[in-house]
Amino acid sequence: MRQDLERVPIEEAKRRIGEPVTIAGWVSRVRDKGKIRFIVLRDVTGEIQITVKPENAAYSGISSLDLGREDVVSVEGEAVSSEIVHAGVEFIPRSVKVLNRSKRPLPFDVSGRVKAELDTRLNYRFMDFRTPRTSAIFRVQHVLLTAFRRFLTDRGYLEIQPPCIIASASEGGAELFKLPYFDREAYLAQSPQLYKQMCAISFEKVFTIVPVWRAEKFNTPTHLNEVRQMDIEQAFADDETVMGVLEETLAYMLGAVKERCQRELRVLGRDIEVPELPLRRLTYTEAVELLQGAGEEITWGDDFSKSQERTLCDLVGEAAFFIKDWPAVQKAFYAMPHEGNPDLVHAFDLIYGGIEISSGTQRIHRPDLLREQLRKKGLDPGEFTHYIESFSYGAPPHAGWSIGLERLTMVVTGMRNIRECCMFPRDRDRLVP
RNA sequence: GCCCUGGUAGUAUAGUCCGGUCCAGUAUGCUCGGCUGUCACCCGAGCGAUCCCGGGUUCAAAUCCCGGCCAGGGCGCCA
Repeated sequence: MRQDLERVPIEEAKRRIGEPVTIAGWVSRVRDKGKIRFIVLRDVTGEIQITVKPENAAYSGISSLDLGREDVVSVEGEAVSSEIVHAGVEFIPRSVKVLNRSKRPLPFDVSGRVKAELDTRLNYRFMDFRTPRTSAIFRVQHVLLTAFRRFLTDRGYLEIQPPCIIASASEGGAELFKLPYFDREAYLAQSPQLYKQMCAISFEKVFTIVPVWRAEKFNTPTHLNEVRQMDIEQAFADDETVMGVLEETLAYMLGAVKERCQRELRVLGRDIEVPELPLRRLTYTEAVELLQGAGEEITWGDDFSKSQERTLCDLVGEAAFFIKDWPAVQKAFYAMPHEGNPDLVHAFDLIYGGIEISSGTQRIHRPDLLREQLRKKGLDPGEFTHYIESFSYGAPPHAGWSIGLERLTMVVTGMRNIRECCMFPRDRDRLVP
C-alpha cells in the first residue's frame, strides 16, 4: 500500500529531526499524565516517545482513541530534539491512525518485565517474537544462516535442494515418520545424506539447509522431532579436508554474529569468542583414555553418556574441539573404515559449548566396500541397490558434515532449551502453533 | 519408556511440610478516577482464581492419598 511506501522506520525518523514523516508500529506503553500524554511506539527498528500536549492539534483525536498496549497505529508528525526526554528525541504528532486494535489484557507481558514461561510464550509465539530476547535469538539465527550461505557460496559450493519425502530410511538409527503416499508408504527424511552424496559426486562441492525429522519419543532440552540442519558434501575430500572446512565455516559464522549482532548479544548478555584455528583434534581413543583417567566407567567402543560428554569438555578445556576416528560400531555403514584398522572409521564430531553441534564422515565411494560394510552391520545390500548404484559410474572419494541449526543457535545465544531457538518447535507433545 | 519436581486470577508467584487462620496474599495486567514532562511515571478505588481434571480419606482439602493430563529438569533413545 502507498502508505507503507512512505513509512519511515523509527530509528530513521529519529535522525530526520524536523522533517514531516509517517511512522508506524505497536504501542508499547501509554503514560497518561492528565493533560499531557506520552505514547511509546515500537517498530522492528526501535522505539520513540510520542508526546501529545493539549495545544497539539492531534490532542483531542488521540485522546478519544484510547490507545492500549500492542495497538497498531501509524503516526504522522515530526521528530524533535528534546533535553527533557531521556532518549534525546521525541515525536510530535499531527495525526494518528489506528491500523488494528489489540485485545486486552495481553496473554503475557511483551516488554519482558513480568516473566512468562517458555510454554506460555510458545503458545503465543507470534507475540513472543516481539519480546527483546526472543527477537534477538532469531536475529542471531538469521546471521548464522546467511553467514553459512555466504561463506560456502564464496568458496564455490552449490546450494542443492534434496527431497524431504523419501521412500526408505537413508541412515538407519532414528525412527522415521511414516506417511501415506498415494497407494504406497513414504517417510519424512531424517537426513539429506544420500542426496548430498549423489549431488557431490557430480557438482563436487555442495551445501544445503534443510529440515529433517526424527520420530523418536525423546523429551529433553536438546532434542526436537523437527530440526534444520546445515550440510555440506565435497568430492575429492577426506574427513580431514572437511574438518578444515567445518572449523573455518564455524569461525566465520561466529565472527559474523560477533560483528553484526552487537545489539542482540547485549540483550542476551552474551559475548562471542571466535575460537582460534585449528581446533584441537582429539581421537575417540584419547577421549576414552581421558575419561578413564578421570575415573569414568567407559570401555572402548561405548558412546559417551551426557555427563561423560560434559566431563570430557571440562578435561579438554576448549570451547570447541573435534573428536575423530570413531569406532565403526558407533557410526553409520557408509563411514569409511581406516585402512590398517577396520574397527575405526573416518568420522568426527564437533563439540562446541559442551554440546555436539556437528558430525561428519568420509563416505565410502566404492560399491564393493559398501556392500561389505552393509553386511558387517547386519544389513542386506540388496535393499540398498539404488544407493550403491550411484557410486558405480565414477564416484570420487568424498566427505561431508552437518551442523544442527537450533543447537548452534542455542550455544551462541546461551539458551538452555532448544525450543527457545526454534520458531515453531515440534516435540513429542507440541504440534501447534 | 523410566526417575525427580511442579500445575493457584491474563502473566509470574506466596501459601501446601504440619488440613480449619485462605469464599486464597503479592507483583504485574485490566477497568474507573486524579495529575502538563513522564520515561518500568505516580497516587486512589475496583476487577479478575469453580486453587489442572477425576476419584478417595476427613466433621473439614489449594493443602493428605490414588489415577490421569500437562509443564520443567535428570536419564534412556537419538543428532
